[in-house]
This record gives sequence, structure tokens and C-alpha cells, in this order.
Amino acid sequence: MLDRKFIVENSEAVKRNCRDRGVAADVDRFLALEGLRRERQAEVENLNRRANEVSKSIGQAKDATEREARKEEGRQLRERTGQLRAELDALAAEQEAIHRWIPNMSHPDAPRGRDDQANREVGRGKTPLPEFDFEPLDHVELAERLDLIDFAGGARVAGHGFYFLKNEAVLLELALQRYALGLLIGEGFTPMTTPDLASNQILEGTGYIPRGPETQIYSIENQNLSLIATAEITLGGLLAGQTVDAEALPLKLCGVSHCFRTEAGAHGKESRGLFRVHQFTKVEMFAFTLPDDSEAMLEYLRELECRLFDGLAIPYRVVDTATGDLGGPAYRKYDLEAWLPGRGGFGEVTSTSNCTDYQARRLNARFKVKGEKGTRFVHTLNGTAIAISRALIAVLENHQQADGSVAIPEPLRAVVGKDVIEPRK
RNA sequence: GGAGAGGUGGCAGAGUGGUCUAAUGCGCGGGUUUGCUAAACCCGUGAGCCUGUAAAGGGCUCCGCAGGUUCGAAUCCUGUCCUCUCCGCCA
Repeated sequence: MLDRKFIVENSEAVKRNCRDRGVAADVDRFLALEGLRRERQAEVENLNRRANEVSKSIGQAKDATEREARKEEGRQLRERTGQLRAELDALAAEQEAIHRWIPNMSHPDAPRGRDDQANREVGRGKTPLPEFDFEPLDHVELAERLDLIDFAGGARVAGHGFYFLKNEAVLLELALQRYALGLLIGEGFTPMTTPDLASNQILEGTGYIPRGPETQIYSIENQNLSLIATAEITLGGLLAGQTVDAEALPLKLCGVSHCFRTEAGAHGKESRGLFRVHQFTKVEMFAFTLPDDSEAMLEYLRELECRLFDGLAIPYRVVDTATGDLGGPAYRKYDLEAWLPGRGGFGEVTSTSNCTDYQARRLNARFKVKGEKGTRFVHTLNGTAIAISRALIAVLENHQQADGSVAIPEPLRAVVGKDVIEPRK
């Protein structure tokens, strides 16, 4: 969420930003409600003050008659307060609903535009696009020939969008995790495995909406829990309701978790193979920073993502995400899009966002500077280190060879235990 | 899953219906004393929101969370979450 005062004081900029992001939030109604709400609140507080005074005087009443009279006065005050309080709650609820719809502000350099067509390419990886002297296969075909993935089995067991990894693919999953963790630990990130479920309150705090028709989230029946769509949810939730010392920041975490996504409404598009699946494993980077440090941290997270994919010798481009494609919480977002020979195009493999204080305000995650009065909200950032399913596509398709084998990128060889995945006899 | 105990400020811990405006200690900040350090002593020390000032000040809310009873709740009642102990089950 944005700061209420900020919205009031910068209403034109907020409205413009909503337009840039393609969000139809009724900012004018929000502003009107802010005035009404404050008015009501002042009345409620005033009545509360008087009721408190009356209550206090009862203990010191001289006789029973006076006591009863004061009680009656208190009763009436409390009754009136209750009515006003109900009105206040209704106003606050309506305002809150609009408030939640208003997206984060956008970085001035983020390209303005309705959707990903407006994304701006800002860089390329070190690895040039591959030139095959044979017709490259897509990962589904490759996995079939090398016996690496059982899509039919996954569908039988859990439905379309689920899969079994087999043979070297299993080791590749472990190797990719180990590779990412090794680099990140070296950079001072604290490695963590996280719960694969989180309470709905934490989901909402990080900007994910459990339940509802458009939800990307699987919910657990009769429980206030959902399967997480990313470890961003659990890692961000770590500081929910907490206040940390400013000296403890930045906090750099990397979380390994499974990710579950319903992909509601996404059927048909990119639904072949591993690209859009209901479950995958991911190593996620997450950072809590001081407000002044978040922009530099975003560049750092992007640089780490580049290093990871350069290390795998996978060609990619980096895009600065357009306003209309940023979602709710992000202030600025970079995506890495790997070259995927199977489709002859780029496909998103990682994404890193600076959410400034937008998530922190919902989560109520604060920091305190020693000696200063009060607290402020931290900034949160997240970035994919390695999403296994999509990284697997990129590895298989880019490193396929004429004889049908796949060369394993150097950093993964030790864990996989071989240099090349050969076709099975 | 069952039974019991408990959740109070940065921490420990008192408080079972009305000066709780939350004791006390530790910690932390400032000061006095002092060659330096330490000790001792003194003063201060939560957060959010509203209002408002030159600085200030004033008010409301917060004792896990949500309800309820009452003129009044940290305190009584209900629900819920979490922690601990024991039992059962179990990788």
C-alpha cells in the first residue's frame, strides 16, 4: 500500500500512475473518504475522551444517587460512540478497499506502457545466441528422447501442468539449486528453506490474493493457509509485524521452496512442457533494506541474476518492465529473458523487483534508527535466482548437440556427475 | 490428536474490575562525581494515529489476535492463534 498522506498530497501523480499501470482505482473517492473518515474519527475520539472522564468520576462519586446518574451519562456516551464507531468502520473499510487497489508508484525511468510490448531491452548476456547446424528440438522433445521428464505420468497423478523429473533432470534440479546457493552464500546471503504454505494474511501482505476467481493461489480447504507461489511470500513474511534495528539492514536472504500456481486463465498460451506449470522449485533472493539503499540493491540483484545465467552459458536479454506489466507492489522490475531455441524466441526466466515500502506497509515491517523517535518502513526486494523448471528448459535447449545429447554447463557437472546427457540405448 | 500451563514494554517479571497514567529490575540514553575506565548516584527511556505549535502541548488506541459483559477490562466470559510440559501417533 501507499502511504495515505502521500496519496492525499500527491493525488494527481497517483492518478497518473494508476493510468500508466492500467489500474482503475477510484482515487477521488479515496480522497473524499479520507476527509470523512478523519472527521468521524475526531468525533469518536472526542466522545471517548468524555466517556473516559465520566467513568473515572464514578469511582470517586460521593453517593449512590450521583453514581447512578453518572452511570447513565456514561451509558449514553458509549452508545453514541458505538454508532459513530460503526460509521467510521464502514468508511474505513470502503477506503481500505480502494487503498489496496492503488498500485505502487513507478520508477521515473520505467518505460510507460500498457503491457510487455512496451518493455525496454536494457542489456544482453555474455553468451551469444547459439547457431545450430541442425534443427534444434524443444525441451519437450529433448526430454522425451533423453527420458528426463514424465509429463503423462504427472498428468495422470495430478493433472495437466504437473510432471515427474527423471534421471539426470533430477540431478540437474539439485545441481541448479546448489549452484545458485553457492554463489549467493558467497555474496553474503543467508540460505533458508521456507514453508511451502503460508497464512493468508502473509499472502495478502506481500500482495498476493488468495481465493477469488482470478487467483493464482491454491488454498487449503478449511484452513487459513495457502500454498505459496514463491518464497518471496514467506521470506517477506519473516519480518511481518517486526521492527528491526537499522544496523541489521540490509538483510539478504535466499530461500529454497516449492512454488504452486493455478495459472487460472493461462491455458493454451505457452502451456506446452515446463514453461507454465503448477509446481516448480525455486531459489529466491530477498532483501530488506533501508529506503535509500533499495535502488542500488535492485541493480545488485539484477547483476547476480546475470552472473548466474552467464555462468550457465545461456544467452539472454534483460528488460526494464513497462508500467502496465509491473503488477501491484513493484516500483521497478527487471526480467531476464533467456533465448529458447525450441521456440526461437526469448522467454522470461527470472524477475527482480524493488517493492520499496509497498509490501512493508501491508506487512507492517519496520526499522528503527537508534536515538531517533519512531520507526519507518523497510524496503523489500525480491529476485529469482533460479526457477528450476524454466532454467531447465534453457539449459536443455541451448546446450543440445547434433547427436541428440545435451552438454551439461560446467558449474553443474560436479553434482550431476557427468558432462553430457547421452541418449539412452 | 488428547490433557494441563502460559502469552504483559528491548529483555526478565509484577499486576485477578476503578489514581494501571502498567510496579520493580536489567538494558539503553543523558547528567553529576572522577587522572582514565569502572562503580555509585540523579534524570530520562514503547509504538501507531488524530489534532496542533515558533518550540511545545493535548487527545485516542494498543497487555498474542478477534468478539462479548460493564459507566469502566491487562484483570471477568467466548472463540481463535501461538509457546511450553506430559501422553498418543509418526518420518
